[in-house]
Amino acid sequence: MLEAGQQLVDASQGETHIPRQNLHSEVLALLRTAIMEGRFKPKERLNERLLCERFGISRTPLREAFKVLAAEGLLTLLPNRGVVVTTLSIADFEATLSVMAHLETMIGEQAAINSDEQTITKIRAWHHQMFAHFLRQEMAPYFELNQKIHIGLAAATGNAVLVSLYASLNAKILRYRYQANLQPERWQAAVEEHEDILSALILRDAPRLGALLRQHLLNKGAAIKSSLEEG
Amino acid sequence: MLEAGQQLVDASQGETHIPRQNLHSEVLALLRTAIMEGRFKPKERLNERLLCERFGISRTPLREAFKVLAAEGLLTLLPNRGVVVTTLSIADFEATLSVMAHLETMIGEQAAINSDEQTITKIRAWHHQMFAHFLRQEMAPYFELNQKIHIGLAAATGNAVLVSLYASLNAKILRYRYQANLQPERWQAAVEEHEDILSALILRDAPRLGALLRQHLLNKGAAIKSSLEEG
DNA sequence: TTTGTTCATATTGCATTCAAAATTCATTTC
DNA sequence: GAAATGAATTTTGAATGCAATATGAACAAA
Repeated sequence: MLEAGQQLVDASQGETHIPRQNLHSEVLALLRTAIMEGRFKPKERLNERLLCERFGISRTPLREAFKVLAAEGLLTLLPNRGVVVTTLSIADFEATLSVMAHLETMIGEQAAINSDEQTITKIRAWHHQMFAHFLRQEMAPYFELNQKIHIGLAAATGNAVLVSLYASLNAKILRYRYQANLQPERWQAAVEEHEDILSALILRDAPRLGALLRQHLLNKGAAIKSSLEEG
Repeated sequence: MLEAGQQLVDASQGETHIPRQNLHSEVLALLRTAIMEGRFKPKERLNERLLCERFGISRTPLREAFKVLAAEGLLTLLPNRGVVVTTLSIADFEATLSVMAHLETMIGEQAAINSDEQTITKIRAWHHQMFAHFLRQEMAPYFELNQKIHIGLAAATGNAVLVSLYASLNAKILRYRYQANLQPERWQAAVEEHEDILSALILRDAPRLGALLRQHLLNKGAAIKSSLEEG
């Protein structure tokens, strides 16, 4: 069964209604996370009936979620033959990486300029927490904080469109990371890159932060790609 | 009523299935175009029952299309109260424009390098057709060719992700152009910008094409914004 | 006039039903 | 034994039905 009532009221906007979530969006979020975390693997077929039983819902909201995830590029609809988790071709993967590299540059340059002090403090705190998890070699919480930092940097630009675009593209490639096993030396290097990123943010060095984020992404992408080609 | 049988068989790929489109995606495309062309205006509420009758379909595929368009940012779902055409705040508009400016730069730089000769020939032909429509002050076909050129340039990069992202962001702001009445002097200027764009493409001057496309977009955005603020 | 209450109507969210298509599998044919 | 055929089953796509929610009109009280 789906847990109701976990949605919090977002009172940030004055006129907004109380966000009584509907089933469709809850299932959507659930599936999106499952795909991103690799619990549904690329090429895997999703069975409507089984998922309906699992979630305790009918086919209608599930199918609505399928359509949205297909539009996001996480699922592929096969007419009359169901849905499968989208498989990125190498070309797709590289195309996505190439666009993201530009977005990362944009994020770095604008975050360095537009971040307020509290945001920087927050990101610094996340960084140190993440570092602690690295020292203890705790992969899952490390990933989680890593994500927080990157989304936090995107948010620090103050550009909501940039955030959602970044998150959406990130989802498409990030799920491959759960398949790719992170090599120890790459992990070490990533942490060092994060040290530089943090210091560029604190110094508000816009060109440098942009370049660092860009390179960090490209390195991560290369690591995932090589790991996938081996596996 | 929906016209059946207007979908053509795309036999370009050997193994592909016959694309017997399902209702949901036909309605989706139909609605998307209608919103983009401003036939549904921002803030306008879409009535399920009326649209069902108009299209001669049931609520299920229509609602699926609604969900996808909401994910694309063209519609806004009001829980239990239906859907309305999304209204971009000034902040949203500028955020979108800012991201698109970066994408345009990327498109220009990569299209200059990656275009093949046929593509350049094709874009040149579109340009001259478009120019003819400008001389005759034929707005609608001018817009259509203008769109073709911009999407064509994005496609010339060879990056499919970039194309779809560009198209999606473009949809969000382009629909305001149908509200904004194009000023004669802006139209004149836009055509001149297109002359420069074409020549930079032919010369394969990557930095210049990137800069020109970027500035062209920003000019277009500024024109739409000022026109909206007046209206 | 404004504010509050009640009830009828319309609309939405989800479940269910029905028909069309694909898949499976036993059977036949070569 | 492999390929081909066709009926039974499963799965999908779309329509319909039903309960919950929102809207709006009518009316009463301040």
